[in-house]
Amino acid sequence: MKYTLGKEERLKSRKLIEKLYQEGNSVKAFPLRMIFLQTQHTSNYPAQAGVSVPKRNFKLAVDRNRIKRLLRETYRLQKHIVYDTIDQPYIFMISYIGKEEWKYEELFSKMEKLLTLFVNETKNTKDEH
RNA sequence: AUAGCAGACUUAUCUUAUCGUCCCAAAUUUGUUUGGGAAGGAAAGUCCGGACACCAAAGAGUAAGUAUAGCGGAUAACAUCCGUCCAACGUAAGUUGAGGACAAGUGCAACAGAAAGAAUGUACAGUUAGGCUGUAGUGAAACCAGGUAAACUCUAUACGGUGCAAUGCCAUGUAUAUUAGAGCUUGAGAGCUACUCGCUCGAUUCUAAAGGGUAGGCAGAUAGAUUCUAAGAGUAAUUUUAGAACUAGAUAAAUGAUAAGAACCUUUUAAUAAGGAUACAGAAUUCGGCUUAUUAGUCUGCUUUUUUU
Repeated sequence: MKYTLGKEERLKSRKLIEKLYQEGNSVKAFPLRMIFLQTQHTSNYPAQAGVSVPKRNFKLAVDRNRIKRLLRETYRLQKHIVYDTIDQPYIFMISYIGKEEWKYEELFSKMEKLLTLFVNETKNTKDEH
């Protein structure tokens, strides 16, 4: 497994994002929230992911960029948690719902928790079927 | 030395290692590999002025509206910049200035005063039918060419509108709003503020063709009123010539993360050790300005006061 995060693995389609917000489910691990949806997307990777930071909580573009970069970095290093378990294509959007910037180490562990939560969630739904 | 004024510039922490992002080029076994490049002085506010694009050939005139306002110059253009005169402030270096017109009209004006303009008082004097004239008194100003235009207004000059989500092409492709041709109608009306002119389209029918919306992709879109150096012109803004350089192009939006070390400041010491600070802030078609935010520091010119020669 390579720790890369190229264009193909990022969620870029406007239509997919709209669909995600309308139909997706979510899991939370403060200060992070992940919305996910099992659907066909535009690449061959198991999943496409995007990050978002609301303008309401961070007024300056510099702060928003900084947090988005941290989120991308933590996702990049731990995406194997998800890739190893899912067998259907998924799309996610990871939102930052905190109001202050957290440190990298803390975000790293929170991201791990979030992705684990997601994996458990998908397992449960599969069992129900 | 002290206090101060003006201007210019530098850094916007750096290096290495590991893991990553975007663009370009080359190679390629199409998996990738190698090399090169990757935020700012304000990228910001979107406040002015352009380039460029479309809107009817974006054409003419008038009105309205907006902006500017000593004089001269620079510029693609400007509300910017330079020079200079005047006024105010400052001991000075300098700073600031919405600095055209109140002899067209209208409005406004504290206190004092009878009255600040549809007023004519009081006292005295002159002359008298009423009344008129002069002087005194208030005030900056009393019928007059007073003041005021960051008051209306007038004068001069400039300005059509909308903005790259412009606009063009490709792909996908459903209602008939589209286009072309022909006929009918000779004109309701429409065409990016109002009116006039000019121009174009134009109700409904038939035939043929292709397609709106939808940001899905490509172009627009990164080499330009560009940057640097030298010489010349000019008090200067600026400009001419020659040489050299290529300097981000993302689009749910790249330029990052971690670790170690160096550098900066403070304290301490024989080496050193400990602690601290690291601002404002992130390109989005593009250029010239303005305004606002802000860290550390360097340099140049000048002024005042004091001391010494």
